[in-house]
Amino acid sequence: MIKRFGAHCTLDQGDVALLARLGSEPRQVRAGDILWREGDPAASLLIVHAGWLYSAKYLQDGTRQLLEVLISGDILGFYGLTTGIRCSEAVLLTDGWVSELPYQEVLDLFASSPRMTTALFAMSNQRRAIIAERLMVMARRTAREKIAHFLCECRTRLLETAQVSEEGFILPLTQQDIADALGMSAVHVSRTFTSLTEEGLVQRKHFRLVIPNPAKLEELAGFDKQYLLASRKETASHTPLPAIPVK
Amino acid sequence: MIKRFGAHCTLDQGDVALLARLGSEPRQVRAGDILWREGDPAASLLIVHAGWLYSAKYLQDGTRQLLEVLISGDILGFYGLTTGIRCSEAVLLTDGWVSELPYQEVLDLFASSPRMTTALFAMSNQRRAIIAERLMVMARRTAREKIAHFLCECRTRLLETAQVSEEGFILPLTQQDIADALGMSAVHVSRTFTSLTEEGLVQRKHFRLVIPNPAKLEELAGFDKQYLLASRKETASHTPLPAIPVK
DNA sequence: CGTGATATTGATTCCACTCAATATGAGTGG
DNA sequence: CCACTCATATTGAGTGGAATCAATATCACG
Repeated sequence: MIKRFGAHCTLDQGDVALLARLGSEPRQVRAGDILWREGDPAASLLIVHAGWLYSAKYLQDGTRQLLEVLISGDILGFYGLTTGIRCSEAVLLTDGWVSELPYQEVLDLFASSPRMTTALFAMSNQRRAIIAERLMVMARRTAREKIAHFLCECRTRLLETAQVSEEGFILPLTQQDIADALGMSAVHVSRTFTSLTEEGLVQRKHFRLVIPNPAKLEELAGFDKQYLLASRKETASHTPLPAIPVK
Repeated sequence: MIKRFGAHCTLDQGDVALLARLGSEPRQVRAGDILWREGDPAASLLIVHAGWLYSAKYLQDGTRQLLEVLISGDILGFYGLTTGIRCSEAVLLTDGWVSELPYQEVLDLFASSPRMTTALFAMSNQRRAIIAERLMVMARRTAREKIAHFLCECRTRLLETAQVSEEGFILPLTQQDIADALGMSAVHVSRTFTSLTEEGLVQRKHFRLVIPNPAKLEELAGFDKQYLLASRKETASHTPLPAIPVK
């Protein structure tokens, strides 16, 4: 967690002490748990310590759109902070651990720590950038490129936060989930995976994904990880972050 | 401007005084002016006092994606605040007036006014919601629905800020612009307008748009203006409802 | 009155959808 | 241990919405 904040701003000792006190004790959650639904009243940010989850909205006809896929280190629920309402459903893809940061504490943070405020803004910005990038991919790319891009994004984000071996990772999404994220039919997701597999670009067995040659897949996807950039780098670089145990 | 902030939070006298001092003198800009390009260094928020503009990114193949269409009262450049870099191009669609709010002043605002900080966060959230809504529309809707939705959104935003007669408004976007915003071909935008016009849902002559029966168009579009909601409407007392996992 | 930007219309192609059937495999209980 | 079930994935056939290519049409403006 603290590591994640550190990626977004320069923290001093006071900030670190502040962070350590923030939020509730993490609690365990299970795959399939629904943290909240669209329209629910919102009272806190949710910090993901472990596990995967997604946020989604539903159209009138019942089809589902996955908006974001979130992993360890991500923070969820920015939207409710200013509206008091959840704008989308949040569902666990795997078991995990989460804690809550009441909005009141966030507001206190605004008052007490401009640096932390900036860090929260940076996270919000980064997530906006991810959605904007998805928009571009969905608007103009083929099915192959969509899927390739999605996989590259997952891989890159995992590499930056958790530790993923270069040799593959668990992607706990069904083909239907991926279809709902990318605006495709599940059938076509299957066909596309088959096609990518035949060309040796990916391997997918159950939920284990291997990307033999990431550079090649990124080229196909037109993937440039620039947009995942956390924040300005010159400030971050001279940050001798104290090694604080991560929850 | 102040009215716009007011939509996002409760301001007291001090805040209003603060706002009045903020930012540079507005300057005039012309249709076609490029305020910045993707990758440019960023040093300030941009406040739109009058005029239309869009932000866009380009894919490798040169195709353009319009990310946002911005009108009087909107604020631009949140992304650069935390990255120091512009994430997209910003181009004027019409003549207009804009002023700048240096990032340093924004950071000062973070330190001095939690309320204003929250208001900025709310604006950022609202814009994220617009992009997310666009994502959903692009993922799952037909061309007719995409265009109908886009028009409903423009109309609603115009009604909320500027004063637009119910009898129509100027939409200063070419069909190519609309195509680039919605991930369609310009040809198909034309066909779709023709189709919508034949059914009496819209009229478009040059850049003047008339929506004879907004409710009907909104029904076709599946448009629910909820997502354009600025922020909590003072109704929200504190209901600290803990999000309990549901199986 | 030409010129360039914008828009319309026709013909054709193709990517991805739908419907439908089948396969694969994990988990469960008799 | 096998049979059953349910979730997930694959494959085939046929369709259709939107893209592309290409040829005008319209109109504002100098």
